[in-house]
Amino acid sequence: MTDTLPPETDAPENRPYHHGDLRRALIEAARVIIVRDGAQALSLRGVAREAGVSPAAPYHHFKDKQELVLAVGKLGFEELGEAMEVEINRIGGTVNDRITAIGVAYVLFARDNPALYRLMYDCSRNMESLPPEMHEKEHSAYAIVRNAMIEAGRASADNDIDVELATVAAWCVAHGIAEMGGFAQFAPLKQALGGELNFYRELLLRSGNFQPR
Amino acid sequence: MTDTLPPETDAPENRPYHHGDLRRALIEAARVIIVRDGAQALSLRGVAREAGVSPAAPYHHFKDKQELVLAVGKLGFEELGEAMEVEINRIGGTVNDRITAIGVAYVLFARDNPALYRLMYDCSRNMESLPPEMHEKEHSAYAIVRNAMIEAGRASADNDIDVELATVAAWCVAHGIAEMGGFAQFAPLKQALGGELNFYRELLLRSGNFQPR
DNA sequence: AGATCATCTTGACAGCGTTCAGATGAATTG
DNA sequence: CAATTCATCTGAACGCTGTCAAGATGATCT
Repeated sequence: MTDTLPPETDAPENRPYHHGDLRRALIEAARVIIVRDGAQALSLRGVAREAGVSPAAPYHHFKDKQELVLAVGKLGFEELGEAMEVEINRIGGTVNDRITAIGVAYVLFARDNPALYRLMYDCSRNMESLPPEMHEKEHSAYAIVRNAMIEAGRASADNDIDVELATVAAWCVAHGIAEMGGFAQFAPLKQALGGELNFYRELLLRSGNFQPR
Repeated sequence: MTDTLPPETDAPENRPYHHGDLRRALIEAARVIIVRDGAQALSLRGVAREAGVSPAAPYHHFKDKQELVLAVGKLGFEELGEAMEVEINRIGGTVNDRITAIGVAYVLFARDNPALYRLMYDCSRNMESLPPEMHEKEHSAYAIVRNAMIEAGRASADNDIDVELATVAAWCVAHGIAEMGGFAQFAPLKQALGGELNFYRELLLRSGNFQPR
């Protein structure tokens, strides 16, 4: 034995440090497990296994399982924001078109990453207040919706309360559709409307059901 | 030892049978634990402990922990339907008033039983199709919303697709508000709107944000 | 070179879901 | 009434989990 190699793992990058950038590796491993096996199958030991380290290793980077999960959720929110911005740029069109596109992008993100989306929501709820950057960052998911609401005249930019209310209302609708839109019982309805996308669009557009007219 | 009593438990009712109506007792115990300690603290062993039986006893009434949780969720849906009906009868008024009242009752139920509501949603999602009775029962939560949509002319009773779409859209909005309305970050907004109830009402009424006008 | 200090491992603990062999005792049968 | 049946409940065990304390490792700093 001329060399004491670190145990062989399938990490593509070289390990410049003790083990390498384990913190990032753990977050990534957790994300893989969640997407592949569901959130219920996410165990700290499993994540450590996937990353090729001992069960106690994560405790040098996260004080808790919860803290690792939180990091994954934060990553998810960044990805969500990116997905929404991509869709905005792809669509162009009128403001209303873009608002609908944002909503659809939101719902599709949840459809494509159901367990991750679920986890993201749990993160939001478990924090007494969301991390400040989520609201402040220029390109955060929240800022995107907020700006769209102002741009579309759903709220006047002067009235902070009005703006936030419009944003929250839109967000709640999207959240509801994101979580319930995937229910198997809605399959016939999707078919009757000519496909999933139309179903989501229709729900977004019709979500004024509680509004007297 | 003249008598081999069953181990002393604090169950108020007499035990006509071997242990008594354990199935119901387990569901009730689980509900208590969820409401008291949160869903994450719900363990099958804990439920058995609370009911005063051995850890293996539940397996004679539920094949799984999941199956017990499902029973609790079903109970929750029944309670939700009752809460909505109570509110409908209390309000009277115009159809629009009643629709709003249904939405508010829905959201308040979730606010008062957050962990239970969360569990109920998980149950809905984990079943490939909801138990038939949830849709069919005359006084189910679903039927209440559905009937309100027809009565309010949000959908013509002849058009099944339209009716279901209206119902689902309303439900999605209520679900979104129910889950996100409790976030601590909205506290200032609630205050600015003169209280929680107005906040929920405003969200319900404004949830047509994606609708072009 | 030697010391420092973050990083990682080993081993342990209690608690979890679940299973299985056996005890208990109410209901049914002869 | 006595014997049997059968659902119900217990006790002990399995492998898994999150978490912690003590020790090994090795990169970095003086």
